[in-house]
Amino acid sequence: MDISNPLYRNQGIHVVCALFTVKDGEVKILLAKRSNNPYPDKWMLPSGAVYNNEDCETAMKREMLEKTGITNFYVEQFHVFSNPNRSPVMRMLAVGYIGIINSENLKIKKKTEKTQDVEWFKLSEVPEDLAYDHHEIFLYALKTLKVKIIRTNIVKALLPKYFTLPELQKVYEVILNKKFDRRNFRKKFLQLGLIENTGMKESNKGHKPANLYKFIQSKDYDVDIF
Amino acid sequence: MDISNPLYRNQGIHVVCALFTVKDGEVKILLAKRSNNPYPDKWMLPSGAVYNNEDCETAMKREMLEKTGITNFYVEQFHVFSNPNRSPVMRMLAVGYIGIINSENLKIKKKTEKTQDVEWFKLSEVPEDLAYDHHEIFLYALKTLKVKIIRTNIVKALLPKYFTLPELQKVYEVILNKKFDRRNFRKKFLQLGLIENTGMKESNKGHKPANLYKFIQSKDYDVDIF
DNA sequence: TATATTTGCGTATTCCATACACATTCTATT
DNA sequence: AATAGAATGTGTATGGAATACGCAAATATA
Repeated sequence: MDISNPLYRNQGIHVVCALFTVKDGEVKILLAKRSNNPYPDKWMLPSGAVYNNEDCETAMKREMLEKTGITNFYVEQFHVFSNPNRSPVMRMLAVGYIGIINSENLKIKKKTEKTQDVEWFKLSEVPEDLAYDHHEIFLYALKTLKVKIIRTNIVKALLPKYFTLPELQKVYEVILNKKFDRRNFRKKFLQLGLIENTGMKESNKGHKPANLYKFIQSKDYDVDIF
Repeated sequence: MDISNPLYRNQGIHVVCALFTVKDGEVKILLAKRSNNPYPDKWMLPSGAVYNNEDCETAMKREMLEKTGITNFYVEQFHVFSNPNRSPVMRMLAVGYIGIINSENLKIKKKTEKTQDVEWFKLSEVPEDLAYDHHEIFLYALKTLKVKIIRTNIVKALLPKYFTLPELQKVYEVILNKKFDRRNFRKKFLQLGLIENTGMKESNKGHKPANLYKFIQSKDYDVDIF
């Protein structure tokens, strides 16, 4: 690469993260509200520039920590967005990540130097005028999440340590926007051998309590299951 | 992004393509032999730097045309390689693409300014000392190809216009390195409704001629089939 | 104690994956 | 011309998974 060629100048590398969780029986995504130019006061996916001494995943986790205070979440690269005009400032490539975390005991930092707020949004309430091309990135991430939750075991990253089968089913239903038969869902998931009954039960539900299950430790995320 | 921050300096964006084909009943991948530093005389995946006025896919197709003369192939992004030390020259991110083409009537350019040769390699004969981290990229691309050929319809891009069911089966067998039962493979693939019998037959094979099939035009690539 | 609600378990049926037998159609050989 | 060799195309039997749906059990609340 001839570094003196002006065609190679001013290229920036960004990382951007679509972090999903399940909260109050709904799938939600984390957005941050910008303070500065460009797109002041617009919501965006947490994102930032990559330093030249770190790889993209490291940069993304650093940005997430700096901008939202969130750490220790499951993450997977899903697509690169490289339209040369995607940023009005300069040519800025974005490496997109899907993040997944369970919302139990999760605190987020609300305000930083560059952001004035950080919030979980229902998927149906994500603003269409996100900064940059982030709405397009959000849609692509959601599409990828749908495939992943069918084909792999990432649902493990969405759930708390103990959960009931109806709760597990609800996660599938809200992400895929589709109903399943209770009895068949149970049969199918149990025979996968990914979860085990803890013997404990939920309580105070006003009906027959469901058993609490947990994922079997040894089984990894991102294992093909369907 | 504060462009004066030295942490953001000297970042290059590369694209790299693992182009697969089926030739002589074998899966092959296209490699180019380098002329210049770094890695003189080493084989590499076709790759090159992205101009700041084009997106990555455009850059990749331009590089493929310049370095190999190949155009009009199916392509899909699969992973970004961002280890800061992956190039000895400077920090250079690589956006990886899988390319797929059928080798019928395919000519390749053998020599360019930067490459002294371009060749199809059997997967078992790809040198382990490819330039940069290209061997790692090759392995990742192959793994992705295996998933894609099971889950989607990309096999369409590997085959010529007319093909027999045994030929189709052979493609699956060489890519997945696994044998299938003729009769069950036929039954399964036909019921997918992706291909149709042309009524024509192959000839001069020394045995009962197989019917020639073609893909139904309207069905796209990258459709989930299994 | 009765009721509403939801969980957990069971069964019947249909569809798909797999295993394997046999007939067909071509080329090559004698 | 007859036959052998080789691979294709068709069919069938079986086991397991997906789907549809009936019913009993357990809890909070009235």
